[in-house]
Amino acid sequence: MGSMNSREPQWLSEDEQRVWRAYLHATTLLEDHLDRQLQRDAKMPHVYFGLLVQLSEAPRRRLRMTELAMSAKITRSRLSHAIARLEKNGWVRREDCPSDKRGQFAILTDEGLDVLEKSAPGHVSAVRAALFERLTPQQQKSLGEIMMIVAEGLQPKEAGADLPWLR
Amino acid sequence: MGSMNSREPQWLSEDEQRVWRAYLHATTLLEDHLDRQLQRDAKMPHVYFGLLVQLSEAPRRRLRMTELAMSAKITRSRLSHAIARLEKNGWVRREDCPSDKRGQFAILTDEGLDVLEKSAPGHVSAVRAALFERLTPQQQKSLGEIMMIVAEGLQPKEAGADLPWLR
DNA sequence: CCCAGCTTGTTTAAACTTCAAGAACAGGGC
DNA sequence: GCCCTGTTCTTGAAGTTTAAACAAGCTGGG
Repeated sequence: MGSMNSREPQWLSEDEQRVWRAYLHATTLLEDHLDRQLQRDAKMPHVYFGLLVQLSEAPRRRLRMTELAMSAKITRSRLSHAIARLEKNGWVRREDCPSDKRGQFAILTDEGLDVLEKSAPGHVSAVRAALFERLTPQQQKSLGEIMMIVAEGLQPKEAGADLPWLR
Repeated sequence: MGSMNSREPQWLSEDEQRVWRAYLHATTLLEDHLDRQLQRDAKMPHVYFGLLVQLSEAPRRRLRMTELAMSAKITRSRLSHAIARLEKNGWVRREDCPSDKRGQFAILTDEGLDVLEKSAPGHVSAVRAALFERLTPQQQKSLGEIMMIVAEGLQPKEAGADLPWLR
């Protein structure tokens, strides 16, 4: 697409550039697509939906704020605001942690579970249609491997698991 | 990770689920990582940086607002706000389109090009370190193919190119 | 020509995210 | 106990994004 003119800043190789741009296009288009789909069908952005999913899978449908933030890969601050909003919708409620007075549980309410169950099929269809149905099984496998490698490399350090020199 | 309890909403298969979660984790971690890197080194979010890149590659370092919005995969509204901010920084300026009085060009200024050239190497390194250096050549190729397929499927329809039944 | 309908780009307000700061508690050493 | 440091979570303000509405210019059929 771009002409390789001489004032252009140092950049990736031709091949890498193609891959990188395809990545950027695909990921932004997909994120936007899912955000709109969920905003329309479930009245919340994709990230918020993910929070409800995590909670629905946790024992007793509850998680500590920090746990939830980490598994959703967002900051605690962002989570605080998000839970405040979901609480206002009646889909989540908070409860104090008995063993640590600083702690808070975010708990999925029955209404929240309801919304989740009603919107999940549509969301799953959207994910399938945009992603899985377009890829061969081999490509799906490949994508999984690649994304695990990338995620692992960016993970904020985990309980000394990556400090073998410490043992 | 989650226990497969019966109140769980309809979802993807085990394998698909692993792929999908890896995808979500990797893409959000990478986007956050690059956003922070660029916010620190270039005083702008990743998307804004992408706009400067596009402009730098366009003839005469200028693009019509709509063209730029489309190639960056963002809405015109979002672009208006973004360009307003970049203009305030002195990195972009606007100019009227002579042939269409509604039109506006966004033009990369010398200062903008400067910022771009100064921050590009660091950004490229970050992309390499997080993505390319972790993948085999085969995986890079695979990723490119997959992302092109996904992007194509979500592209807001393009000049009848995908309406073969119309010919 | 004329005007309905489309395109271009902006604007407003509300929603969301980030950043920095801070309140409250926990845990350990003295 | 008492301090020190680190953790947990929230807050407020500033910045960004979205959605809807709008002004203005273009365009083509009648």
